[in-house]
Amino acid sequence: MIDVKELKTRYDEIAKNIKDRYMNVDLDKIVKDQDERAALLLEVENLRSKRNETAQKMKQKLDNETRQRYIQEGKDIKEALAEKEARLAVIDEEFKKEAMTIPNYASPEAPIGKEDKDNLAIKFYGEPKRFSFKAKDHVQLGEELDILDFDKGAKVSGQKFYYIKNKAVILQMALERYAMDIVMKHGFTPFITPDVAKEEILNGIGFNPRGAESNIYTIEGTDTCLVGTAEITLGGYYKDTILSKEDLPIKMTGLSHCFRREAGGAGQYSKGLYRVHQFSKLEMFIYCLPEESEMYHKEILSIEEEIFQGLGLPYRIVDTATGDLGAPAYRKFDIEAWMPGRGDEGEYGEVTSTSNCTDYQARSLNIRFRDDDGKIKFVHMLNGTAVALSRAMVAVIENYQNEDGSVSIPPALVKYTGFDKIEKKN
RNA sequence: GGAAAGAUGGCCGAGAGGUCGAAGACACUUGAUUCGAAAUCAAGCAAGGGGCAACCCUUCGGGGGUUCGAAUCCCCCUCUUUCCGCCA
Repeated sequence: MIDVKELKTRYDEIAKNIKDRYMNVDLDKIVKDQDERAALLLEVENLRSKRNETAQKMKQKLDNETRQRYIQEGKDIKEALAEKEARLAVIDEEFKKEAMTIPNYASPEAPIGKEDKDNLAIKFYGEPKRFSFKAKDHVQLGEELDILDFDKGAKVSGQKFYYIKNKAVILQMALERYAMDIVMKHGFTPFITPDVAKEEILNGIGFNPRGAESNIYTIEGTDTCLVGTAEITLGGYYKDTILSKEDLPIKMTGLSHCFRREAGGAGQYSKGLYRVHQFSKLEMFIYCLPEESEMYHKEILSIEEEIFQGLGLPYRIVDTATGDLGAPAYRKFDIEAWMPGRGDEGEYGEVTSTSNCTDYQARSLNIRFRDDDGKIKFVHMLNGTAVALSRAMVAVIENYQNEDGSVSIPPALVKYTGFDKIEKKN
């Protein structure tokens, strides 16, 4: 969440930011509730002060009459306090809930726009692959090579679930290990994280687990959810912690399953592995000093580029528009790899995403550090995809297809797979 | 799953209805000493909120209760440790 002390001092800025993000937040109601809460809090504090004062007086030896009088005074205060405290609790909860809905400030450099079409392409790498033959998409290739099975996935688990088979299993593991090696080389500590997290962590990271439009699976009868990304578990790792300045930056990379409800996400552009309910992903996460977060954001992006360049995949980088940012993000860069089977003759499709969430998540999760001036401040938190296996598989399979229907293994992966081609069995 | 013990500031740890926002050690900051450092000595040092300030309020795992007054007593929950059972 943002710093609610800034609600009034940066009111215009916050209002503009909400507008730029095309979000619906009733800022005036929140400010009104804040005032009401403050007034009530003052009353409560005055009563508490009186209560404490009366209790203090009871410490000394008193004659019985005075003693009884103080006890009665204390009882009266207690009654008045209980009533006001109950009202405060209601307004306080309401205010906090509302304040959580205010998005993070967006970077002044982020392009302003409503949706992903307004994202700004800032870099192109490689030439979109063109084939001398009619390119197939990964769904067709996967079926013909007997390496992906969507029908059995639907039969056993439901739509948007899938089986990975045969050499594609090894290919996915190779991608995992390949990306892990690169990320570790840059000083990230590797983790395998839980695939389940508590709702309070989801909320702190900025995900809303409840509600019809939520992308999160909640686990019935518990206060936990299936994670949609290891960002949640890596970001929750240091909840309620004061970190040492010398420990920063903390760089973590976590492999997890990712579960997403993807309600309504269907159609040509979502087919096959592109949009699924479950996939594996290696995520990068950094906790750092506020003044260093923009630098580390660029570092994460450059590692993502290193991974996709190493795979020999053409891609572009987009600077995400305000309306498409996501509430916790200050700025977000996506890598979109060329996918020859996407659309009629190939299109770019998102394969990574890296966000600088500044102190937005840290404030909700209470993750701080002690600065040189002795003050305790919020850290900045960043996340970025090292490799989302399902989408990386789409890009690899479609770009490395051959005319005979086989798929070559990117040279950088061969040492991890132990084979250099996936062919039809005879 | 059963039983027992426990959860206190950055860390360790005392505290058993009012003298406790909390002893003490460590860490840290400042000063003294030193050519400098180590060691030693002295002082400071929880967080959050409100107030120009004096100062006030909240917080001892979380929630509820008893009481004029709760870190301390009662109830519920969570987590940790140990033992037993079960198991990859």
